[in-house]
Amino acid sequence: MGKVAMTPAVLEWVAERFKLLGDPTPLRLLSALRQGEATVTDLVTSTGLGQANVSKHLQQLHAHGYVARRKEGLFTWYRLSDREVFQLCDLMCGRLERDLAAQKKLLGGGR
Amino acid sequence: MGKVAMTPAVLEWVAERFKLLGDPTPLRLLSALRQGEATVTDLVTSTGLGQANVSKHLQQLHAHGYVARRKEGLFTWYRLSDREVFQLCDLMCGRLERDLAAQKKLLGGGR
DNA sequence: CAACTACATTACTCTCTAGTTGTTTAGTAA
DNA sequence: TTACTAAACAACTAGAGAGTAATGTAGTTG
Repeated sequence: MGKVAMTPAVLEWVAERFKLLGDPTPLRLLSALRQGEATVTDLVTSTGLGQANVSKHLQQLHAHGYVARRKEGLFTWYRLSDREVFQLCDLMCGRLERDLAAQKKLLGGGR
Repeated sequence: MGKVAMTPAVLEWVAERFKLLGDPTPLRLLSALRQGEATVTDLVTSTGLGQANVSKHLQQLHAHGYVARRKEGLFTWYRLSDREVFQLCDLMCGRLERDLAAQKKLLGGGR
C-alpha cells in the first residue's frame, strides 16, 4: 500500500494535486494532449476556450508536473509528462461504470 | 485503458469526483476512517475539526459514494465504502515519492 | 414531561479561483 | 524600422465553496 504516511503536510500536498483534476477545463486540456503535442493555439481552437484561460491552466499543469513544454520560435508546444494521470481517471471511470451499471439495474431489472 | 469516452459530460463527472479529494479535510476524514468505522464525534475529536464541518463533509463523501453509514440510536457510524480511493492516493503518493527523490538528487548529488 | 445528547441543517462570512479583458513580451517577416 | 503573430501576464468580476455559529431534529434518560 502507501509507503508515505498520511501526515497533514502530505494530505495537503495530495489535495493540491487532486485539486487541479477537480475542474473540467484542465481535464479537457489533458485529454486533448493525449492525442499528441499541441500549441496553445491548437488547444484554444480544439477546445473553444479563451487563449488566456488555456495559457493559465497550462501554467498550472506545468507547475504541478502534469505537462512538459518546449519553445519553438513563436510557439510553445505542450505535451503530457505524466501519463499516470489517466490511470487516475480510469480508476474514477471504473466508479462511473459501476454507477451506470447500478442505475441501469435499478431502472431496468429492478422492481 | 479507459472504456469510457472523454466526453464533456464524463469530464464533468470525473472532475466532480476529484474535486472532493482536492481538499485536505475530506482526505483527513477518509484517512481517519481507514482505521475503521467511527461516529461523527469520534472524527471531531480525532481531527480537531468542528462538528458541523465534519458532518457536512461526511454528507458530501456519502453523496458521492466514498463512505457508507448506518444509524444506531443517537449515533451515526461512518465507514469507507470505496477502498479504491486509496489506490488514487497511492498513485498520487507515487508522484510525491518521485518528486522527493528528484529533490534529494538535486540537493545531494547534483551541483 | 423536561433535560440532555448526537447529528443534521441553515444562514452567513470569508476566501479563493475560474474566466475575461486588456496589455506586454518575444519572435517573425516585410 | 514597422507590422504582425503566439504566448504570457496583470487586473478585475462573479461565483463557488470552506468553515462557523446558531438552530433544528431525533433519540435517550430521568
